[in-house]
Amino acid sequence: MAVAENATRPGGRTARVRADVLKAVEAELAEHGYDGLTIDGVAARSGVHRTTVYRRWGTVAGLLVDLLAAGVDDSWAPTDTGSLEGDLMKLNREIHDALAVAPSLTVAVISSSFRTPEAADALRAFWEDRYTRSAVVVQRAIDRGEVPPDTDPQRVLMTATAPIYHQLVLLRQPLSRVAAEQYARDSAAAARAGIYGH
Amino acid sequence: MAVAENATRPGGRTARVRADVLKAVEAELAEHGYDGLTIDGVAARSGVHRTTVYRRWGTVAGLLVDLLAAGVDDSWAPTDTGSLEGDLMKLNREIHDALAVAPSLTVAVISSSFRTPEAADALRAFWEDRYTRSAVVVQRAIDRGEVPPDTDPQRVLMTATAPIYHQLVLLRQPLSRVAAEQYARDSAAAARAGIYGH
DNA sequence: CGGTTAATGCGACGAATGTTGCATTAGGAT
DNA sequence: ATCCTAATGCAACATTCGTCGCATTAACCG
Repeated sequence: MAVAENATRPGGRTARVRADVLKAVEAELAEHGYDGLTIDGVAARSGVHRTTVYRRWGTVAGLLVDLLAAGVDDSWAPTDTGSLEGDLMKLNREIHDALAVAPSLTVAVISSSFRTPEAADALRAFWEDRYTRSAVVVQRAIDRGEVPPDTDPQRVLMTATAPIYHQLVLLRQPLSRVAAEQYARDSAAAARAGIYGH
Repeated sequence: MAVAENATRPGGRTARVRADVLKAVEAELAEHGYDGLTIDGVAARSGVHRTTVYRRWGTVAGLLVDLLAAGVDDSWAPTDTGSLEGDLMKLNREIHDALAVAPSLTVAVISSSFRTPEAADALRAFWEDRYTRSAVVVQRAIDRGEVPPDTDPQRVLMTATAPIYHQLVLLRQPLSRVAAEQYARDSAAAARAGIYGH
């Protein structure tokens, strides 16, 4: 996923350059948004030469992919609140916060994923990982006897989380935090009612 | 929404140029996908001069917006199948078909909506219109006594349709037609169970 | 018919965007 | 310390993108 990992010479300067560039990416993103994010701008702000940025990252999408790789938390796991509804609400709050902040790094990465296949792949891998890890909240609910044993985790998670992405990212409608929580509550209630059985 | 409507001289040549250009847009889109869609390419293929395309449409997003405007069906309304589940399944099948075809015009417009505010506005208006019209399927279900009177149409529609967009457009996972139908069934079942009450 | 004029065609231009060859610098190894 | 070389800096170049002024064409109007 990362661009500059496994370099043959990951020494001091290379690491410093990468840090400077990624810091500049974040700053430029905050200042001009994704549309205004340009290689030249990042190079100028970071003090690194244009050519270096082009050679190591290639495109704007590459920069964002690397920024995402540098920031991922490999130890992430969904919180165990003791109930399916609580777990899903926690998940939805996290998603809502990541999307509702302006400018949103997540939305920026989504944007770039429509431009280059590499960014699309990186994002797909990231999401696949997250949704796979998230499935345990449903398994825990099954183990607790909270929902039927044949409950489909995929549908539970999709029903809970997809509306937030859809409204905030695609429809670009405002969506309050409580509305995001409501979708979690609805999904949990439907799961308890046995609607997501096979 | 349209770019070239209400022109002061919507005569033969202007209309012909527009038709040629939009036809070229579709062809280029099918050939190179959205990433490879460029003003110069469209101009070359259509036989219309670069400058003309720049003047009338300005950006790639403008071309797609106009293509969308030329293709919209203003008389669209959700089919009345006699049941909420049937109506939602019909909706989801339409959405699935629009997104699963490659290359998808809908996905192309979504892509461009991340680049320019005009495309974003056009898409938002289009979707607001569609979701507003779609709300009648819930109202009909209420009138039939199929679901509680306080059922929230927004949540019913979002829960049914958002997962399709999420999986096909953002997650870029394959999604079968029957899986899309399943989300409609789930949403209808949850609505009947009174989960989407206020 | 001819006249008017919006729309288009045309070429040239400037700016932004990537690319390439070569010089320089600074990790890392001996 | 010194050498080796990957990484970076640098400048020039090619290409693409978008704009502008002006000539030309062809709808629309009388």
